[in-house]
Amino acid sequence: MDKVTIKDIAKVADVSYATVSRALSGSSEIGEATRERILRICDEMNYIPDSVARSMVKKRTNILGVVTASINNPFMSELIEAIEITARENGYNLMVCNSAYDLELEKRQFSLLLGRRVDGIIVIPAGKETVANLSSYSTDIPVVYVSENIPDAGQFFVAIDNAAGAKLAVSYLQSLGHRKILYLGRREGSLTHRLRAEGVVAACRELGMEVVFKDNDNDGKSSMEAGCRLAKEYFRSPEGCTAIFCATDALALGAMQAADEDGVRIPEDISLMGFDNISFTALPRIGITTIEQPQLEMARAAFELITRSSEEENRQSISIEPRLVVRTSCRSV
Amino acid sequence: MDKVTIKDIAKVADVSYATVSRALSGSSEIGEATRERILRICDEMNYIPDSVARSMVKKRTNILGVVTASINNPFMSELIEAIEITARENGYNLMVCNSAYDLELEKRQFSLLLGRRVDGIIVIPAGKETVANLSSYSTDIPVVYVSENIPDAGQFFVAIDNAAGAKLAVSYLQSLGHRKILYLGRREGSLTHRLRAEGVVAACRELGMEVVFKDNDNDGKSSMEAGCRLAKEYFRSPEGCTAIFCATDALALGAMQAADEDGVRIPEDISLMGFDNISFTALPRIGITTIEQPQLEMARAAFELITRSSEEENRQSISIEPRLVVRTSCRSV
DNA sequence: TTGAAAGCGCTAACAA
DNA sequence: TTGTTAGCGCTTTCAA
Repeated sequence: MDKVTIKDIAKVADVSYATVSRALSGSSEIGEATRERILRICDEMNYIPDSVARSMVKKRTNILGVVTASINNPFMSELIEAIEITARENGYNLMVCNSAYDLELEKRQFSLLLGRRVDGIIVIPAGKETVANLSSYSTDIPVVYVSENIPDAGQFFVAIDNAAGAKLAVSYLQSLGHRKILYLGRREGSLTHRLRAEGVVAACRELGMEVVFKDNDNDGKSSMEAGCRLAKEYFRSPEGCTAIFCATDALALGAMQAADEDGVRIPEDISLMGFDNISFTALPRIGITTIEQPQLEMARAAFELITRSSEEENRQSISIEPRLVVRTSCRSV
Repeated sequence: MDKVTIKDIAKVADVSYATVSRALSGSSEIGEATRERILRICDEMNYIPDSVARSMVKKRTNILGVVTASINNPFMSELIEAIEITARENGYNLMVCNSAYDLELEKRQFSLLLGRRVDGIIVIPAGKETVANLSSYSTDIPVVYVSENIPDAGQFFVAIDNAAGAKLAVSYLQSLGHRKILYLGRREGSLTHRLRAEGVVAACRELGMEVVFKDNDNDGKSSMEAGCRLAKEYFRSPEGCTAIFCATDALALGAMQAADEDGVRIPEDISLMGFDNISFTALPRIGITTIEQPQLEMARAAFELITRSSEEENRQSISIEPRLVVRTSCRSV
């Protein structure tokens, strides 16, 4: 039993196969009676149009490619889910490729997507070289970079306003009476992190607060392990901070572990804040106050950028407003 | 500047475009010299073969469809990542569709993938009606159901041996000296859950242990909220159990929250186990001992089933062995 | 070893 | 309103 095609339908309906195509595409150039008859026959014969063939002639696939540094990372999987929702609402499917934080693999995946003739590619970057790497491919397929390691210019990107997020956090701590805070996990490697750190410095200056730094020299990622190590280092020679603001939630989770192991109570002895609002932070026993990156908004912005890209001559970016999520890891002093 | 096609290459190389195709496909029916020359030209002209056109004639897309109940759910996102890895290793890309636990949407997504002419579909079911719903589509595309709500027969599926997992947990608790345990969250709705519950009953009988049940009548999901509610009900009228074994990690997380709120200490007052080994359970302050479903193994099994499906006449299933993951939520009594 | 040509299933002019 | 036909970019016979 072979797949039923448009020609089989045409034969049964006794029309040309162009007419079947018209019935299916909702064209107006067709009689109401024939349309209904054809549609009924399609239904009876379980006909499902071949999107490969359709893509071939229409030169669009209605597929969006996603190259992500991880599928499993909670922040990213939430973002991917948001992208899938947005794509689906607009008649697109998602082809999801994992770069596993590997720049070479990222290039391969990107190139593969190009060959698939996807209508656009959303990249959640594997590293700070990502943009340079991928923008060297000459292609007319629109590309947008989301969330991290954002380039200076020349490409589409969407990210939250990291400086504003930092300020949100610092202001909140200030309102709680904190005057001296530790900013944990500053890292030079990524622009995102630099913007956050700069935001902290600016906000502290503006609000008359003191900030001390515990940098993450490790060029690895902002992992829980790094957070734990850094926090322990601080606990060993504390400088009187009443709150720790971590560059990411993963670091905050690690700092929380360090505190537990070193007998430092949160929030009684020290307040703790993260950044990202990954789902982990909402768990019982964790309850970390943090700055949310609204993934659905980011997904919509990325989609807009991709589908409207032809309209805009000059490449541009979209900045998303972060949001404070208060839980139980901070107290007033 | 238009996309460069096989014809452009042919023109430059001054050969027929069939020859270019042969050079690219690694055919043996071509001179070594011409092949190298053509490949070099392809490289110079940044030629990327059009997989849509290729799929059109080869009648395979090298795309695997995934219909999942959630992208964001930690267990599923880990499973999807594992599927992506397996697929990539074998030259496939993934088209990921979210059913959002919605059976109607699940059907639509499935049908869409059929139209996309994917080479196989992996379904992480949205509910117990999933298999009945989807197997009504007549198609020659192989389908495999993974992980939950498994049918009785007639379809490919891969799942862990839930009864064995239950036994693993019960034996572990027994070895710790527990003699009476609470099984929290039994649910009639899903076969997976029924198998787990039956496994618990069998293991307890075998090991001479007593088990009391706290069922999840709620036909909703095995959520943290349900776990919290159920555990609180139990705490209100305890029956002397020294350990709680939850049907899923999500329930266990909820039970942990309930314990915290009711002043019940874990593991001092009562031991706690989960099932699934979602990443949450490994977090500091959580540390729930649980039964792991090895996602990579499951992904490989699903892939095998799909790609070998033509070889096997009779549909079959693969059962994966679960594994005990010991953390800090249980103590010996 | 290479070229010519048919055709994959569909859409979109152009004709009728 | 409907039919005819020319492709879309590629692979794969069949000839040369």
